[in-house]
Amino acid sequence: MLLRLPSKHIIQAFQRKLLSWYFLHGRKFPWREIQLDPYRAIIAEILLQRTKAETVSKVYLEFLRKFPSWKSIVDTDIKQLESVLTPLGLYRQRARGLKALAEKMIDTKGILPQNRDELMQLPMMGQYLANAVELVLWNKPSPLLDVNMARLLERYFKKRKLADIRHDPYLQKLSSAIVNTPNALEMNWAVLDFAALVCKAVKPECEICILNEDCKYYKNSVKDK
DNA sequence: TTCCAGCACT
DNA sequence: AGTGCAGGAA
Repeated sequence: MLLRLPSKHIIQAFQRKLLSWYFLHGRKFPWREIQLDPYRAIIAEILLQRTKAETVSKVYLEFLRKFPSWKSIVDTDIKQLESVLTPLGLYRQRARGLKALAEKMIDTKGILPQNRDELMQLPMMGQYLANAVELVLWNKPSPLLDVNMARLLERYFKKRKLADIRHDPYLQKLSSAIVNTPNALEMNWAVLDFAALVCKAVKPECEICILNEDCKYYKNSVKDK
């Protein structure tokens, strides 16, 4: 399978523009303020699944106040867990999953498996969350490859072949190349924020977009007029 | 009505 | 590969 990535020059220009945008317009969230411990980092990512970051920011600190540790989740009634999660949606699945994950974590005395394959055996631990653990806790340049990052990359470069982001080798490779920088954490946040605020799913702000002159999606939209 | 820092189950 | 989950905002 031939997978040709964009040239180093193209990727560097893309990274530079996004980072300079990020330092002016990037979003601030509680889970970005400090170096998080594994518990807080994983909780943040689970709350963020299929949920707008702005919505999560209203609940995140309250969740940590009520459930400050894996143990507190094991000890609580699932209904208590659900009631905190209700404003976010997906609350039954998340409550059940968090319970299962917390029980595993207590089994291992709070120690995460140190390799990716074992990590992904944990409840709720899919490809996205495993990447987040690598990025945030293990300092690896892994991509937070979600619908936002996928949308931006697909518009700017080219569309994926497979329906599922997680199984598309092109998006995997491309996103890894994009965030493979000394400051992978900020590079990831830059992509996510830019995709959420400018390269939006509905009504993208192409006219003010700093990437538009090289963007395949924008060029096509102009051509269509 | 669509969309959102996905995952588990079929 | 397809689908359910789910409340809230645009």
